[in-house]
This record gives sequence, C-alpha cells and structure tokens, in this order.
Amino acid sequence: MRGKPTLRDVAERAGCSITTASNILQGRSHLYREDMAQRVLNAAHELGYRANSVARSLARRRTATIAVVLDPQHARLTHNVYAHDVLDGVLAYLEPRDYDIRLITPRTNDPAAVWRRIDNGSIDGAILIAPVMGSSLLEWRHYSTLPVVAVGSTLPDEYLLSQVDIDNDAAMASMVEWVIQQGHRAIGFVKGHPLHWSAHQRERAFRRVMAQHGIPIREEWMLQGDYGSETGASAAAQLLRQDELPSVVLCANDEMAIGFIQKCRDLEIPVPDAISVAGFDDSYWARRMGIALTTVQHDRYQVGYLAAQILLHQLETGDARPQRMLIPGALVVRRSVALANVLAAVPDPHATILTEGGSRL
Amino acid sequence: MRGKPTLRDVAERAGCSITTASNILQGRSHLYREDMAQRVLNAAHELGYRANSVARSLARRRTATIAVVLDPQHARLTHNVYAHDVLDGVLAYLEPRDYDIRLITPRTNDPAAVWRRIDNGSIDGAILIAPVMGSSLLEWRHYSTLPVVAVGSTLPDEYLLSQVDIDNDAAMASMVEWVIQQGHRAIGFVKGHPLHWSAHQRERAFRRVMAQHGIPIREEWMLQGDYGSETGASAAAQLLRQDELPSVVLCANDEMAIGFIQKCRDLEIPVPDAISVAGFDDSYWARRMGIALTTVQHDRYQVGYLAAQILLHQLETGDARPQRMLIPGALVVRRSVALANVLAAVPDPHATILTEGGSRL
DNA sequence: TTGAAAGCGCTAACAT
DNA sequence: ATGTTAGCGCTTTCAA
Repeated sequence: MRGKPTLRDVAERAGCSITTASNILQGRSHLYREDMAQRVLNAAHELGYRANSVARSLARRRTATIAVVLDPQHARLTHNVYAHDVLDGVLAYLEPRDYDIRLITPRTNDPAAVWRRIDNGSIDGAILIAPVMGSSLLEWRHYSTLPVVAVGSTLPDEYLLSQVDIDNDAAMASMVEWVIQQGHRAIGFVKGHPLHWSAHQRERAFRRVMAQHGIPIREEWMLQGDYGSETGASAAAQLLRQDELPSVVLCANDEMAIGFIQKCRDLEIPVPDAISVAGFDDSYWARRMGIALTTVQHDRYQVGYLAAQILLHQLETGDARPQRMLIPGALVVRRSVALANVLAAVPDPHATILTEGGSRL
Repeated sequence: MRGKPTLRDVAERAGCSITTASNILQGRSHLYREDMAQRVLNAAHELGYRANSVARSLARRRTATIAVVLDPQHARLTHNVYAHDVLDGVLAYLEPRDYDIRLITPRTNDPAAVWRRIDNGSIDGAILIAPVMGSSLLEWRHYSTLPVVAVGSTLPDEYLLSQVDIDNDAAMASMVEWVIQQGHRAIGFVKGHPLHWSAHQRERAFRRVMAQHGIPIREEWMLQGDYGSETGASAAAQLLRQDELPSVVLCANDEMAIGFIQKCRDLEIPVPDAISVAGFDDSYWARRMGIALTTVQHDRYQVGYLAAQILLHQLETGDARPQRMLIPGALVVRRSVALANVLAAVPDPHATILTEGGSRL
C-alpha cells in the first residue's frame, strides 16, 4: 500500500471484507460483532484513513455539494455586498450538515456554457445569487434537472424557480409611508439597476404609495441609478442643479444614498437640513460610514440560510415544486431624514452634516 | 437509456466503442477518421451529453478543483474584506482554466476535523486565506500531502508553506518614513490583531524606522487594536484623554483608522488639524467613506491571482518546494495627514473634518 | 454476522 | 484507426 490508504487497506489490516469496513465506517457497527467494529475502527485510525469523497459521490450518485452561482453580471465578489451576506448564511446552514460549497462565477453569458459548468455531475443543487433580467442562469429548465433556488430576485412566476427574497414591495412601501408621515410631499427617488427585478419592485412600490396618497410624482425627480454609489452621486448632482428641489430623496439602496450624501457634502448642502436622504438595505458598510442613514434593514444572511434549507429539503424529499419565500424588512430610522415641517419652520444654515453612528428606533 | 446520457449512450448512438467516444470528446479526434469523429460529436450533441466530472475525477485521479479555505477565526465572509479581494483574484485565474473552487469555512479549530474536511480527495490543492497564529490550517504537513499556498500571512520559514503576501514591512516602513518627513515626531500607533502575523510585522517596521531616526517610542501612544473599526474608536478614546498627544497616529489598517477618525469627529477633534491619522490597506470601502485617508495601497486581487498561479504551477510540475512571493505596497497620500510644522505654526480650532474624496499623489 | 459481486461513469494502457 | 480490458475507490444489493 502506497499513496493514500483506501478502504481496501483498512479491510486488509482489520482482516475483513471491504463491505464490512465500509459499513462500519459509515456507522453501521450494530450489524457486526463488537470486536469486528473495533478492529475496523482501529485499523482506519492507525492508517489515517479518510474516505475519498469523489469515489463515494460516484457510488452514491450524490455529491453533497451545492453550487453557489453568481450572475456573470456581477461576478466580482469584491463589489457585491449582497453576495457576502447571503453566502455567509448559506455556509452557516450547509457547513454543519457536511455539504460542500462550489463557488461558480461564470465569465460568459452563453447559457449552454454556463450550465455545462454548473451542472456537470459534481453538485446536487444550486443557489443562484440575484440573477438579473436576461441572465442565462434563468434558463435553468432547458439545461438542468437539478433543484435550484434563486435568491435576491423576486422573479415572475413563469420561471418556475424556488425563490427566497426580501419583500421589496412591502418594505419600500413602509418607507414611503413613513416619509410621508414625516410631512414630506416633495419626494424624489433614485432608481436601482434597470436589469434588477428588485429595482423595479422598489420603484413600483414607491409609485403606488405616492398615488395612494394622491401625491403627484415629478418625473424630473425620478433619477436613474444602477445601485452603485457613483450613480447616487451623479443623481445628486443632476437633482441639485434643478430650480425646485424635493425635501427628501429615497434611494433604492444604501450605496446610492451614500454617494448622494457625499455629493451633497461636496456641494455643502447639509443633510438632512437642506435635503433628507433615505437608503435601502442597511448595509454593513454603510452603517460604519458615520452616516446615520435612515434605511430599510433586512436579513440577507437569513435569505441565504433559508435558501440552503429549502434546497436541502428539496433534495431530501424530492419535492421539486417551486417554493417562494419573502422575508419582511424593517424600517430603521436614523437621522438622514428630518421632519419636513420642522425644517420649513426652522431652517438652520449652519447645521453640519451629521456624522455620528445612528441610534435605532 | 434514462436519466442523464452517459458516454455509453453516446458510443451506442455513434456506433463505436466507449473509448473512441471518450477520446474524441476529449479532443483527440485526429486519432480517428473524420466521419467517426463527426458521428461521435453529433451523437453527443444530439443527446445533450455532458461528461460527468465526478467519474472523470475518479478515473483521472485529479479533480480540477481548488479549495479556498478561510481560517475559522474569521470565517464570516461578510466581515472579511481581505478575503473578497483575494477570492476575486483566485477566481479570475482559475475560472478560465476550468478549475472549480470549493469554499471551505471550518467551524472548528480541531486540525484533524478541519483537514478531514479539506483534503477528502475532492481537491487538487488549497489556498489558505490569512491563517492566524495557532491556526489548525498551519498543521497542514501532518494531515495532507496536497500542494498548499497561504496568502495574507507571511509566516516564519519553518512552516514550509508557499506564500503570497504583501510586503508589510517595507510598506509600513515607507509610511513611517514619509510621516517623519512631514515633520512629525510625536507618533502614535494602533496595533492590529495580536494573532495576525501582519500586525506584528507592521508594528515591528514602525518600531524599527522610529529607532533608525532616533525617535523615542512612547508606549502610552502604542494602542492595542484588533483590525476592527471598534478598536480604532476605542484607541482614539483612550489616546485622546491623555495629557500629551501625538501629532499623528498610524493605524495598522484602514478599518481602525476609520474608527479612530469617527471617534475624533464625535469628540469634535478635527482631523488632520488637531491630529493626523493614517491607515493601511486602501480598502475599497474606506475609499468611499468620504474620508481622504492617507494609507498604503496594495493589490490583494493580485495576491489571490498569483497564489492561484503558483498553486497550478506546483500541480502541473510537481515541484513542491515552498515559494515565497512578496508584493510591494504603495503609499497613497490623501489628506488625513497634515504637515506637522504647519500645524504647529497655524493652529486652527475651527477647521472642519474633511469629507471629500481624496486625490492621489 | 459477514462477504462476493456488480456497479457508479469515466480514463488509459495495451491490443489488434 | 478502433476496441478490449482493467481499473479509479467506494456503496449496495443479495446471498451465505
């Protein structure tokens, strides 16, 4: 015996068949006499035997591996905060259950190539992170029979995909409601990436609630962004050169809100005293930026955790019916949004930009 | 034939042996007659055949999979900015070369368990991300014969590990040199996590350069941190209640510098007018915080990319000699560090905290 | 209570 | 130019 010890080596040393060794090492000792079990266990230990998971996967026809797939559109982890949180949740669920994680970041959008990569027999299922409109990941059904769960994109039903996402609609609605309650009527909006369903959902919720309150939407206050902080900044630039300004601007995510606020600082426009700004996501990094951003907090970790749970459930039960799960968000009121009427009453030109950590309501 | 098509199905349909099909599908068409090759290719295409990578791995005795292992100490991706950058570099190198990535975040520090998980026959090699002192990852040699590369920790030679890291020593030295050039003599330091080699290297470089310039080190200005922004803040609190203050504080990373600066803002101590602060890492998130932080920029993406390259080289050549590769950093001068003498001459109690994006020298 | 035998789907010497 | 054969290391009936 040279190289890594195999089951055969263990069996030989314990003086038994390979079957016996296999059974005992899989925890079926009760089938055998006490001393047989001991002999095998000892032999394995002495040899430093570790089952070869590739061979095991082939024989069992399951790999105990889940793929986590990032959409080619945002395959750079570095800039994808959302993916970190979700991935942590996925890992937290899968790791203790002895599932392995294969991280796949396709560099192409050719669906055949993408799926050849993903479903090549080495995984039992996949979690798709925030597939965007037109993504080859969504062509799943044509290329794979594996169970799949999408997170971070609430897709139209026809995709027949299990999904876990936050409730963008309800969360944005509560943000808009609250802002209106604060007395704001002149409300601007910075939209998210046009290929993200979440962007459309957030915008739609905004428009709906505005309509419900009979507040007209000024299209010149509806700015296009792409969820990146740069577009938040340019939205600010674009907005602030207008004659009439909204009293508050809702950004479709925190990054854009940060960009927006920083541009305001550059232009020496105090937030929230001259203009209020709200974000969406309550992102880890935004929180430590010293900007007390009013935003919507939601549990991305939980999204990953649940997605993994659903996937494993589908694997174990074979129940392939698409499930959908929406996780509610929570409004976090900090200090980047001021009362509209108070502002009107007591304008304070010397107020400084707030830079302290926010306290939650 | 039911279930996924196998090589056997392809061979049957093409009317040839399995070997022939295998060879042709692996690109060895030149061994066969033109029409044979076509028949096989067509058959495979018509059936939608995709080679099962598990079976292939078993037969080839290589898996074309690399593990990326996070130290149990900082296994939460969310808070590990360093890992994102490195991972992106690793992915960028490996993905086009058809290597897969297995992400492993052990939840225990028991070396046997950790390595059972990592080296179970499913990978060809591993990249260890920033193993800390005492990490079970470092016990590699006792548990595995796989090629391994460590990144983010410049380890003592006795670990016999291939390594890619930034040159902490030189980079911190140049930071200290520069600060001294700016006229600073009263210099404080916030140390990094005591279990990280990088923290010690950065501190050691600091002390050395100070000694070279004959500047005494005041131990009460040497604060312990852990690379987290909270400890930067508490270091600031602790320092600022002292009677005598340094004119500049060097933080062992950006996160602590951010925490430090934010605490200064809270206490209404203007940076850099009352006290200068420098960081280390030039992190993506710090850059967009609107703090023009003077820091050391270094290419973490490159670290990951090179680590993957070295690993693949070792796999292909079988050359297992440990390699070490240090990547230089570059000083990035922004505005959080002021000239010491100018300060002394023109103290300005009303100066505000700077919040604009920094311009690089 | 134990073991023989037939795979899992593919690769690679070695024939022919 | 193509096929035969013997694995890779493990699991799992099924028989003894």
